[in-house]
Amino acid sequence: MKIATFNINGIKARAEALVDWLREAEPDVVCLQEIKATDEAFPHELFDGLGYTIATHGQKSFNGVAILSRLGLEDVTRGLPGDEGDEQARWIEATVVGKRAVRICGLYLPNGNPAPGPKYDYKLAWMERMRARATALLATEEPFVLAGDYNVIPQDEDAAKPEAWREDALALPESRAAFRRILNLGLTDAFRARVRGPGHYTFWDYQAGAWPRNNGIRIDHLLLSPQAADLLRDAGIDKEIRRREKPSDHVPVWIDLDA
DNA sequence: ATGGTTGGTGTCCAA
Repeated sequence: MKIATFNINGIKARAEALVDWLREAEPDVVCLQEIKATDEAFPHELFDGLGYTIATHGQKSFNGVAILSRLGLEDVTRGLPGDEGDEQARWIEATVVGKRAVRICGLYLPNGNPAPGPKYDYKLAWMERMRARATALLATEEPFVLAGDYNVIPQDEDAAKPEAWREDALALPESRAAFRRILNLGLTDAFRARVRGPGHYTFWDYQAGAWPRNNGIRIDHLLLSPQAADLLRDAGIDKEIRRREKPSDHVPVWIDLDA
């Protein structure tokens, strides 16, 4: 089962590029972030004939997540538990059944800038709610995947210029500690289980020639439950699509599970 | 320190 995460930065602006990538990469499951569209505005018709079932949790203008699956979607739920007043569309779950059933959680973790401030407080509180949800899922002892844009640079080796991110919400010690608290529940960073060392990025800013300078950061992650980690066969980053016309500022990250 | 770019349905905000 090939599972990918891709911050698409606007589904309406990127639908054609997404279809091209789906045809090439042939993922079974894709978690999308920043669709920047309501459920009604998602261009389902552009994906007809590709064989994907689509579940969205959209919002006008900002945020918005979706899951695409060519193995079907069961028990879809929307929203991260823990704050009934939270209006931001950043979390969606579904179960996908291949050889095994895998619970897929697609997430768009808050950016948190500027820090300190209310946006940073929201980010840290959201991460604590995510930790609680992961804890509940671990109790099921079933395979699950937390896939998305985490807006966290886990370590200095995950940035081309770590010093440029010192004061940024993506790399502040509290952000890294909150990420580690989730990881330390017993989850596995799938990419890091397969590839070690610096120089592996998933995001390059549109500004200041970040892409031609390879000034990137690794902020899109797939965390695996112990039962999912046992099934991990491979992981990778589809870096090359960043050089295409009108790309997203993120690229897809994928895993292959024996499931 | 600053500036640079993109998408949305915007006369600026979020990233």
